Amino acid sequence: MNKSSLYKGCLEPILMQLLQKHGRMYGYEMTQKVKEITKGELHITEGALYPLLHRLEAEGLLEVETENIGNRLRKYYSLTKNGKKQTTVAIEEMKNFMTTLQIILHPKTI
Amino acid sequence: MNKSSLYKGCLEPILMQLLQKHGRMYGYEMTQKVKEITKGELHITEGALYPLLHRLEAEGLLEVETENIGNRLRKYYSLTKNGKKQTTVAIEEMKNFMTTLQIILHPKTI
DNA sequence: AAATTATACCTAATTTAATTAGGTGTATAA
DNA sequence: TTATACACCTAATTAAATTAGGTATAATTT
Repeated sequence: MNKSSLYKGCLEPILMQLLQKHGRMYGYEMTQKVKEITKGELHITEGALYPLLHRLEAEGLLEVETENIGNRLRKYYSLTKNGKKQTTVAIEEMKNFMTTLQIILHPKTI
Repeated sequence: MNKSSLYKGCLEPILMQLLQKHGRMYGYEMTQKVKEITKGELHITEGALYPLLHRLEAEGLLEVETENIGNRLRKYYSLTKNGKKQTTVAIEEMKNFMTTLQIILHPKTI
């Protein structure tokens, strides 16, 4: 992902939010899109990405369609019905998490 | 820390920020203070806390003073000069991290 | 034409940072 | 007197990344 370890544990909700907003995407596309929208700040490594996509598919949160583009393989992922439900939960948790970090960063009184 | 894994990698900057703002604290006190200011949202486990304090001390970012309160032991930690410098860096990284998460959560266009 | 870079997938070994589940012992409250 | 709070600690395990490879095609650069 990125030199710091802060993003550890965040990749799953980030990918789900990405798929929620963008719809159907393939793995490589996700890495490029995230790099683009975060202005290079967030670099998703493929070693983290692909195993996670496989896990989310196995858990029934993602479904996959394989396509041949020219002679190249692409595996398009999209959220299942349950995946969408879980994304809502994950985003809610992310927001709570960020609120808590805000409290730590900007404490009124300690 | 907390049921979700979102906080993974955040404990170190959180503790350093806490010591920066509050000054000298002992371990148990840190767990209680964080629980209090985050309204119970963030629970630092002792299994994560103590090894981290020892590591930061070994790295020269924290210094420790042991005191006897009644018959009980307390180990007060505070930031060293270098620890304060590193805290500034860590907080800056935390803010960048949060900005990036904001971009993911509230994308203008994807 | 050849070499490099970009696209597109993948995995195994290792590292890091937590959780879980214990342990020691004192002081206070039910 | 029994449980809870205080206050420290560690070892084993788990989770989630990084690092460092691998395969192969397409496009670009030298």
